[in-house]
Amino acid sequence: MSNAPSNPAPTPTPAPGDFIREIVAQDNTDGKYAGRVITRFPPEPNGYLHIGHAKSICLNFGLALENNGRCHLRFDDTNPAKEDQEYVDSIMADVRWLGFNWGKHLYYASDYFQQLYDWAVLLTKSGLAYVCDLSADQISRMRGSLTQPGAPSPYRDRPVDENLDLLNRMRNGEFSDGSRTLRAKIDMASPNLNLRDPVMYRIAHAEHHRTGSKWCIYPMYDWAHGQSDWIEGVTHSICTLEFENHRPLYNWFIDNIAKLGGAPQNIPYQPNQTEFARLNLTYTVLSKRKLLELVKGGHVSGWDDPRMPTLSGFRRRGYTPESIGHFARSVGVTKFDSVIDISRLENALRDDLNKRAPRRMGVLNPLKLVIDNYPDGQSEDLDAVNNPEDPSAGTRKIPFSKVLYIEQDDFREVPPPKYHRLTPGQEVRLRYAFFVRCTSVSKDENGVITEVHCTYDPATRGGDSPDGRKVKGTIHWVSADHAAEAEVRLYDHLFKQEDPNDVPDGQSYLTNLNPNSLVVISNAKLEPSLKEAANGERYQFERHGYFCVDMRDSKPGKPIFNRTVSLKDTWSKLEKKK
RNA sequence: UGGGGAUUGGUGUAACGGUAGCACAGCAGUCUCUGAAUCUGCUUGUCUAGGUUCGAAUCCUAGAUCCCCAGCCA
Repeated sequence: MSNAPSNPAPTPTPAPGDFIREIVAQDNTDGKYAGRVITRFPPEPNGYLHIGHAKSICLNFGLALENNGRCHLRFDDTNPAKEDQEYVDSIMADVRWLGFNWGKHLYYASDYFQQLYDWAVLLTKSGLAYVCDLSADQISRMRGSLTQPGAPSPYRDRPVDENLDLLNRMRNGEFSDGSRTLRAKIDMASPNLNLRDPVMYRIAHAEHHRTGSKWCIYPMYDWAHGQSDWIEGVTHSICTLEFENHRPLYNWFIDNIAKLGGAPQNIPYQPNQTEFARLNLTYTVLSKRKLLELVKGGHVSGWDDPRMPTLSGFRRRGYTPESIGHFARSVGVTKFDSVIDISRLENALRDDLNKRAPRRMGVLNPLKLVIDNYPDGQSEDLDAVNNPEDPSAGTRKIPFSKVLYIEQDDFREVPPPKYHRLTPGQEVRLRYAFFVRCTSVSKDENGVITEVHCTYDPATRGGDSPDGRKVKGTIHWVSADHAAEAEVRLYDHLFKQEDPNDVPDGQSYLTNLNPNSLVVISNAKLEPSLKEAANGERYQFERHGYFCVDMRDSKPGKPIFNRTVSLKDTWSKLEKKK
């Protein structure tokens, strides 16, 4: 059985029953959509997916799975200036990695450009839209404020024929970028600013990643989104809180198109939007703008840097898709703008990896341990359990010899209270090997310990004493002659502040970057078998944490290990308290 | 300030007029050939003030606080 990255079959959860699932269940019993449940995940391809998207993906695909419906993957690609095929590809890979399948239901808002245009003509013909010659700046100034109503554009009452002509010429490329817009004629005094004659089309002579140069006017998101759902027959259009204010606009567009007889054929209902709170995590930024800034500014090595909260970052870090899915479902769905403790995510991961990750021994900060009464040049193989949580994982052999490496932290010349590890005169167990007792230490001219000497008890072979003698501590080790040397990358939170955006006035969240978020250990000593570890494989290094073979920088026979997450460490907590 | 949302322990989340429960974190134990995992116990909460009711986290009234909206971004 491989522990490499896998594509899990998502199991429909036993209906946790959040408020959205309640709405869907109610609609089903009411027969509102004749039992149909059609959702969609609608990313803009302008960045990589992050853990917040996972929440939305699990919600939308989960709802479809639980209700025998379907979930569409639709790219809302209405702004060619920011979008790119690279993002389309990564988004599809990430959704698949999470274990979801959109089947044949892959769509693009750009597929609907013609339909959207036809509808714009329809609204214009009936006087519900007009071409406005105001500049962006003028429109902004005339929009009014939160408390002041806006002023009507001088072009608001342009004759229909003129509007139609101008719209046509906009489309034909006769005007320069930004010189004109098509606007909906709604209400410049509306307390909802989204209804103050919103822009439907802007002119942009830009190359679109799918439509090329076919169009030089592009629909605004607000003009495209609701109708895209409608065209696809989406029943439950689920989005985040900030779009709550836009819902009346989506409904205005759809209602008016329907009134004018423009409803899509075979769709006897309209999509209904429900909003929920987006995910926030401690020690993490999840704004696309900021993630892009981290990448472009070189603060991380790329979108898939293992410290990034992107799905590709988590994947490379060693997270399992199951743990992310489980986490995403466990945080619940509400309208409360909450912040989830990152330890919840890490806990979901440990939970999963504890059950499936094979155990290995690895020494990160080596200290030589010499067993004085062990024969020179001799070695022997000892049996070690691969995974105590999973008997079917079997056992393996580990070579033992006179000179070993142990962890520097596992020896103290003067032990603090409650220290259970190696210390002069004390006996500990070398895991799966022998009891050893420390007899002396060697130091260099600076007083730094270079070697620890001990004697072993041959009768304790395997790790148990026939006389029933107990030891307080068990430490891990690697045979010096047999050790595989490897680079190990220790990752910590990217930000040192729980809320990275909590900064003194005028300062950037970047000042909260954690300078120790990556610590590279270049000469870790690992169990020999690890030398052949394959890309993406995950292990528990006993007493350290979970590690995976980096899929980007590892070379065959020369793996690099990423620490995915450390094991809980009550000893270091105890020690820090002192 | 106009509009739209929201408010239950430290952090999240459930309870839909009838015992405030669960998870994570924290604390104290248990167990252990991983100071991990396991197992046990504990601490901590209904934003405020009134009202309705036998009974209110839940209904009503008033207030407080927080989030979102003034892109030709999504």
